[in-house]
Amino acid sequence: MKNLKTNTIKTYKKGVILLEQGEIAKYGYLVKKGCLKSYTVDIAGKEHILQFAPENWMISDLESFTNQVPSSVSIETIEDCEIALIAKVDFKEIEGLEKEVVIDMANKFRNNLIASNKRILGLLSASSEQRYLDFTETYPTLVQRLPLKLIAAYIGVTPEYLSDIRRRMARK
Amino acid sequence: MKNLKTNTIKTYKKGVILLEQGEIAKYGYLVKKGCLKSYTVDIAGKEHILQFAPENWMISDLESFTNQVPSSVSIETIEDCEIALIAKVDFKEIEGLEKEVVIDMANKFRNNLIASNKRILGLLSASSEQRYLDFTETYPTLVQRLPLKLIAAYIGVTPEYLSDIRRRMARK
DNA sequence: TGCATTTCTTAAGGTATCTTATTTTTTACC
DNA sequence: GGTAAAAAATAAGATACCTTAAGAAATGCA
Repeated sequence: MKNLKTNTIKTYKKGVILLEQGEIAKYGYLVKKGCLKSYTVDIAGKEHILQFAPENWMISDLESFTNQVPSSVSIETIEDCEIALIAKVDFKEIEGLEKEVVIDMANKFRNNLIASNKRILGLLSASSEQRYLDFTETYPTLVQRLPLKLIAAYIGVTPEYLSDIRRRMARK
Repeated sequence: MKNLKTNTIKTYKKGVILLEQGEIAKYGYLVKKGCLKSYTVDIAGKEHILQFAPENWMISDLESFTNQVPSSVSIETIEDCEIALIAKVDFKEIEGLEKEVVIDMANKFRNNLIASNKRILGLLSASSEQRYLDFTETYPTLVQRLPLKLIAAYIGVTPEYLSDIRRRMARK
């Protein structure tokens, strides 16, 4: 997003938790290098991934970042990373921002919303094999780059089952 | 949304399709009375519901409405309705809108995005019984008002299975 | 280079959810 | 108010996906 205050770029090793579920998000994270994930862990200890953020993506817990409520996701580096921290926006002060900034935000939210709604329809209507195919088409570079188990946690199957899916697909 | 051009209120019987999957959305629909749904129908003929829009909700295919691309959902009345039609916005002209309108849009997109992301995490992590419980808590009035099979199409189970879920819950 | 750790694969058995079919209940309408 | 149509309930059998467990492969690191 243009014109949001950004601080210095920070470097993190793989596996560092930048935001913990339940905390208030102090920053948004703009990925310069590497990749982040936002995710929850359920009572059974299983991880479910809401979003991946490779280079040039911005990630945060939107509700926590803008409304100062507890975050519903954790955010963690899944590769060594360089990250630009973006200062928290209090949305009650959105009127004070420049019009151009607000337009950028509206466009970004809108595009994200369109993408999220497509994902919902996919989860409702597509088989897990189809969801995996959709993932490979939508994020071809991430398929190469990410471990199978993270992709499984994103499309909503167990790693074992995704392994089966891949094997069955290879047979054809 | 404030300050968007709205035309006259129109009346529709239950079961009328206002927007067909594949068409370009000419309008947004602001529900004054009744309820709409946005949905897709898969190759097997099964319906999957993205959104319900009861009184005071606005519904459309956002991407089609703003970018003039084919709609990925259909929109249909599920009760007799009174609807305010909202003229199409070309998002390339967002700069021409008043700042206050842009702020309203940003806030609306943002709130919708937060809700959609919560739904994604629910679909990834919760059992269908839990998703049904969440639905009853989030939309208590809709549970009374909507037929079971539409709720089933929203939470992602067959009507037969939702019927089972209700029976099992009643036994306790 | 080698060992430890993590990731991936494979397979067997289990469970949640679906499919199909039938019956009952509710709703719409002449 | 009665009948047709739609919705919901019920049940049996099928299947997609999960769980557990074990071994193989890949990765990280001393």
